[in-house]
Amino acid sequence: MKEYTTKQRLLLLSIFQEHSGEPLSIDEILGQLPPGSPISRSAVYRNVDKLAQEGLLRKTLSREGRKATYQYIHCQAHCERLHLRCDQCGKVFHLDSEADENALRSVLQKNGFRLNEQVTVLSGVCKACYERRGEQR
Amino acid sequence: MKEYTTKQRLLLLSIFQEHSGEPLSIDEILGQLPPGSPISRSAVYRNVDKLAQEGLLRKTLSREGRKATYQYIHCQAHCERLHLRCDQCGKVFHLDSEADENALRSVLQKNGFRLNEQVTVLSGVCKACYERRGEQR
DNA sequence: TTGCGTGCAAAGGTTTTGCATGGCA
DNA sequence: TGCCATGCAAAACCTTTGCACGCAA
Repeated sequence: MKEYTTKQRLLLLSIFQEHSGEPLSIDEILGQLPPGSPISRSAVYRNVDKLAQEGLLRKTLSREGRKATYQYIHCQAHCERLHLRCDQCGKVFHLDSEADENALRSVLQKNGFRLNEQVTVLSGVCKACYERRGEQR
Repeated sequence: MKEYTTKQRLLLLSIFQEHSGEPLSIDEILGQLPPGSPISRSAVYRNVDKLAQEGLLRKTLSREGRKATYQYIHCQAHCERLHLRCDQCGKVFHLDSEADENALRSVLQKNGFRLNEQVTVLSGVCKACYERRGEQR
C-alpha cells in the first residue's frame, strides 16, 4: 500500500506547525487556511485522522466538549522528555531540568506505571493562563 | 432555580459508582442499566452533562475517538491527592506514598504549573494493562 | 401547587462514506 | 501508468432541542 504526500497533507502540517501545541477544531483548521486553499472539508477530516493515527497529532475534545480538536505533538516519539500541557491554551511545555524529569519518572516507575511518550502529559493550567485570568491561589 | 434529585439521576450515579473510574459512552451507560429502567436516552445525555458540569464526571473521547465518554471522578474536589490514569482501562490510581506525591508537586511548582485537582492526572498505561497485552519494554 | 426534569420525536450539527476524477510516484 | 487521495454530496451518526406531561419539593 503506497502512500502519497499530497499538497493537502502538507498544507495541514504547516497549519499545525504554525499553531504548535494548540488544539484546533476542523472548522478552525479550515479557517486558518489561506482563502482558496485547494482542500476540501472531507480531506481535512481524512488527513487529520491519519496524522493522529501516525502519532503526529493528538485528538481531544474541544473546551465546550462538542467537537473534536487536534493538536500538533512537536515532541517526536523518540523524544524522551516528559511535558506539561495547559488545559487552557493547549500549549505543551518541557520540564525545566533533567532532574525534575527524573524525579517524575522515578515516581511513576515506583507506582508501576508505564510511560507512553505520546500521551505522557500532566494536565493543568500554565502560569500565563492563570495570571491572565487574574486568579490568586 | 430549584434542583431536583430524580430517580434517573440516582440511577446514573449508581452506574458510575459501580464502574468507578471507567469511561462509559452514552450507549454503554444505557447498556449497563437494568432492563426496563425508567430513563430515556435524552435524560442520560442531560444528566451526564450536568454531572460533568458539577465536576462529578469527566468528559473525554472514546478510544476510537467517535463518541464522548464519561467517567466518575471519585476523588472529590477537596481531595488533595494526585493520581495516575490508565489510557487503556480508564482506571484511576492514587500514588503509593505521600513522598511520591510531594516529589511530583515540587516539580510542577518549580515549573510554574498550577495544579487543577480535577484534571491533574498522568496519562499512561497501567501495569495490569501492559501485562495483559503481553508487552515487554 | 409550582416549576424543573422527563420522554418522545424532530431538528441540528459533526463525521463518515461512495463514487467518479485527479494527481503523485 | 497504476493506484491512492481528493471533492462532492448523500448518508450515518451523535447530540441537542421543543413541547406537553409527570413528579419532586
